[in-house]
Amino acid sequence: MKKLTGIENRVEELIGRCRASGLRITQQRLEIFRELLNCSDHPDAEKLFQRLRGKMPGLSLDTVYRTLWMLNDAGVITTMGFERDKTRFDGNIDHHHHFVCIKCGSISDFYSDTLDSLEIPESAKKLGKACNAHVEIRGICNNCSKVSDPSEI
Amino acid sequence: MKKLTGIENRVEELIGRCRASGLRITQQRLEIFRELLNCSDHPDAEKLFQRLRGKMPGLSLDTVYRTLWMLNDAGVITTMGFERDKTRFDGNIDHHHHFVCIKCGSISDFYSDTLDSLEIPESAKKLGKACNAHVEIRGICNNCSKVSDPSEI
DNA sequence: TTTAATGCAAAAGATTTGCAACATG
DNA sequence: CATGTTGCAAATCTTTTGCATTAAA
Repeated sequence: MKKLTGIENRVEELIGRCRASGLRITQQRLEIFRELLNCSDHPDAEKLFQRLRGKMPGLSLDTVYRTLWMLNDAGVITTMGFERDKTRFDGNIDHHHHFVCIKCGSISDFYSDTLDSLEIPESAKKLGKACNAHVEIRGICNNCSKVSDPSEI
Repeated sequence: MKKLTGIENRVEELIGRCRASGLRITQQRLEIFRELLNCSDHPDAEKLFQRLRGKMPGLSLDTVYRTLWMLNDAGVITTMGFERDKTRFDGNIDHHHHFVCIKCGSISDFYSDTLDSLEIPESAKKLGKACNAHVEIRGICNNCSKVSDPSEI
């Protein structure tokens, strides 16, 4: 678990990935990435933008958006929730878990007695009173494994 | 786990909750609720709206939004992801899990070797190839337990 | 009849895009 | 210097809101 990967190692990794795929290493990309690595509150683009303005007066919000998705696509950061998506609703109130397809965005419920009765670890109890816990699995759904372009479905 | 609560039981429950809190039981609320209960794909408001138009020609999208949030507030449905929120980014790529405060929306990381090594159940393996699994705990964070109005923080 | 809920249109937010200027490789 | 990236402004898309009308209770 927790590896506490050093910030500069992470930056090196980013630089490597940019070189590998012909992306340019710009001041903005480095600063936005470093800023996010310093956050522990999972900020949205706007919040990150506010924090960076002091350091980088010329910075624009759309660059923050573009850069964050670029970092996400490069695999050096992730997003919370379900990629570029609007709010989605769930009519199922039985205790269940989710399989989220990272290609087509489909979400399927699954059930598991074992996962239903997960014990909340101490590290989580320290953060507050837990109401419920569920497991989110990300992967490639059967449909997307079959076809090359998921949008064909 | 899986209780397969019958749709009409769920509708009865909704009606009970409306009565209890002085909310009116309208055709729209019943139909939107029933439609969502019939979906297994966790639709967004727009998709639900499209599906309902045939049945209810006069229906408007804003009513769908209002109703869904009302159902959510009444506790008879839930949302995916993080309530009414924009996309949030996560610079932490070590294997970790999330504690989401349902009052103030703060998200904290926590670590657990046990949760890191959860076994994917058969029911999930059937759905596709899993890349990773993480646990999302919803609850009330320590800050919100302390104060009556979380926005004061 | 009283008042909450709806539908419409308009507003507000969030995110993306076209394009000329700029900076990186 | 060739071209990917930026900043700006405008466009787009999603979600919310004000208000007159309608319909539950």
